[in-house]
Amino acid sequence: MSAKPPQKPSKPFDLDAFLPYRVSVLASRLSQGLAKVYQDRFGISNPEWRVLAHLSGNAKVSVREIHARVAMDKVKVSRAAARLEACGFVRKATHPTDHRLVELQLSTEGRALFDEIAPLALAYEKQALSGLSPDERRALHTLVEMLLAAPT
Amino acid sequence: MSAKPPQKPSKPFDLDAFLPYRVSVLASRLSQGLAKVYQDRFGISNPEWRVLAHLSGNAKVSVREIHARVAMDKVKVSRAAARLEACGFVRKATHPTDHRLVELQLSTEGRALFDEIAPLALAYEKQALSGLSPDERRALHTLVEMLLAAPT
DNA sequence: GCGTTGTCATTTCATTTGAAACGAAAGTCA
DNA sequence: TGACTTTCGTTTCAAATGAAATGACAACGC
Repeated sequence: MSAKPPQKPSKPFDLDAFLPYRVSVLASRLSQGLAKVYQDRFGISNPEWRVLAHLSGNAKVSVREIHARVAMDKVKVSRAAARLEACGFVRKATHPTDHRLVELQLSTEGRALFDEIAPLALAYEKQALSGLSPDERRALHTLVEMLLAAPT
Repeated sequence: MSAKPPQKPSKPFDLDAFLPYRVSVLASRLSQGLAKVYQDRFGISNPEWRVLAHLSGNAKVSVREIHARVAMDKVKVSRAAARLEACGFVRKATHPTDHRLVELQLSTEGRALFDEIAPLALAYEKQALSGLSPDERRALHTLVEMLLAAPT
């Protein structure tokens, strides 16, 4: 009697050891910490920050390109660009030959803004990584790279 | 002549090498991939999934506790719990002595649901990690742990 | 006891989000 | 050329989000 039912005792699920959850929590933390750098001081949101960062290295970029390149919804990019333009940080023009496309470009003020934020952002990253040795940092970089390169 | 201006040439900012961005992209990917497991098939959202996961290991839990424990806004927890209750997956009661508190608990159906989803979630995690060797997985785990343990 | 303060969960409300619809502009094919 | 399909960016609209207000209760001080 009392034969064990065929249920899997299924070792209890540990959310804290679950990769998607862990990475999500870490990402939130980092995003929030980074936001402190640019949100209050410069009135910039996260989507805006990403657009700035991408434009800083690539002039004359279309919304589509940022969308593909920067892992953001194209609506988000469009809105971020609109806000940045309203603030005078970005200039928007129509592509000379293909009139569907938009050419985004940092304005002088936008460049100045970014040059001010970027060192702070890098400092934040450095601080976040301060508990890791150089070897560990390299390892982390490589591992994240591998995960990002994975199929889906 | 042509003395270099004192401007920092400031090596161009590379978003793709920037930790907060990388981790954010990775987190989105993992969350989205995982969502495919429970969203369509079970009609569960991410906040709901997290509440289920936490309840699966801890009976009689308050909203506050989940909020603190699971890195989610307490409003989010409250709403996820409400939905889960409406679906019959969670039972909600008032704490016997402290009437401010809520006691959340998986119903039989909720337990069954979770027991069905959990293996799929773990399989997804396994697949996501399939490109890494056991050593690399351990290293990743440790590194994420260290970053999460960092001050802020 | 009774007023004050603090805590918990929910509700409210303004903002953010993204899927789908849209208009404009190319591209394609006959 | 002229219908068609496709692509790009924006707008629309409904859902998700979270800060602040609310209401219910508990804990403390006196």
